[in-house]
Amino acid sequence: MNAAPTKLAEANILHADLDAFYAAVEQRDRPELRGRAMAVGGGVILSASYEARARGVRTAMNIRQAKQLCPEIISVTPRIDAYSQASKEVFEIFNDTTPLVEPISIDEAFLDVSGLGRLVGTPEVVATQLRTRVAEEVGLPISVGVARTKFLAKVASGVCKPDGLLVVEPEGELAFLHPLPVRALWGVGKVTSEKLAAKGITTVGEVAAMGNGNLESIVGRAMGGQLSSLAHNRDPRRVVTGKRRSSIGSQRALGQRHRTFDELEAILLELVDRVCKRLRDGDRVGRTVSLRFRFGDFTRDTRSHTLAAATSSTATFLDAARTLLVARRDEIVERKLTLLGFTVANLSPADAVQQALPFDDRGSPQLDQAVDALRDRFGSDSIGRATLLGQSTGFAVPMLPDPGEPPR
DNA sequence: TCTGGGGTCCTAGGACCC
DNA sequence: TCTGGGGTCCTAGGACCC
Repeated sequence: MNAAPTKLAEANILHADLDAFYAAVEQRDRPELRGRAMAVGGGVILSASYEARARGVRTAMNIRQAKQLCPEIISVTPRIDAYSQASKEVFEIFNDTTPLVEPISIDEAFLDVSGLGRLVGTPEVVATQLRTRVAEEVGLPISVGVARTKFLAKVASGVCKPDGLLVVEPEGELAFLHPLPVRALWGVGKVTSEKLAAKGITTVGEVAAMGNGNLESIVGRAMGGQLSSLAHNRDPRRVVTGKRRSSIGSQRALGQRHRTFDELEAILLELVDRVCKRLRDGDRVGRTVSLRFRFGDFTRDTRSHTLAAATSSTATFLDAARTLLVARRDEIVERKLTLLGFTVANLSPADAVQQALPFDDRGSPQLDQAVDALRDRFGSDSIGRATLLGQSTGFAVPMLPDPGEPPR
């Protein structure tokens, strides 16, 4: 232990992040894929093994492109259930390590391990044990960054990937942070990094050296304040448990072929149905519906509407969503819609709004239950279900395209 | 690089209220 | 009649993250 002039708090926030998660699950379950360049995804790559990444293959890349870079690449169909199960097992280990776990996504979380010192050991020891357990009990590689702040812990896990562990000691924080490219800062993507580059700013250290006024004039007030704080490693956010999603949505890429408006309505119905089922399964209700559009020229657009009160009724949401869709009918046909998304936001727990509502919720809980039961029994997509729903709402449902057809 | 699907947060203007 | 300042909600859109 060094006798530092000022004793800094210990680095005790962990950022744990599974490596190439979907691809790693496949390599675990199919030994013939180990050590090979492989990727998970149908038309587009969701996750690529490190062997494939070494050849330049990236997430969101088209499979054809990937094959040009790496002709021997093996692509496998996603098995979302297997990934959910693996995630559950990993989070059980997280929760077993400390009660202070903040999930970020299916494959990463923050853990606050302060106070475990006497019981288990230093954060480094805790992190090492965590990595060993995930490897032995779930069979997956995981990288862990350890630091005093969330931001730095996350940067650290990114730097030590794959299958690494990196502790950023309090004394070495700025020396670690300042040489990194601005993209390392949370909230800096393509647009912001280009704006900064235009002013000659490319590293975190250069951001830290800038005056606040100057920074804000480039990236805006809120972003400026945030970037300045992060660049000086000021990040007071604590690890928070029990957070809930604030919106639930579903979307569908439509491909290049022409879609009739009837087809779009049918797809919208499926999206609404899927989202509402998830809403009800989570015992939640929502008030704001929005539709997301993407057109042939890749411009995007949204339209939203807020109901007088929250609901989880498929028919009510379908009504609102259809109204938004119909309002843009001509434009949608003309500009060639390539993606349709439906999201419900403004969520609250279902039991918070059981009073009689002074608005016309024309949904039927009985119907919703019946439809959910069918779905649980027969799987996620069925024409019969859609037809049933259509009849009950008086909304004529055209024949749906075969949902089982794999994307080409 | 010719493009998936799930999300979060921020901004700005308008409506409305006090 | 003209007018200030502050707050909240809603909508649309942009950027970003995994």
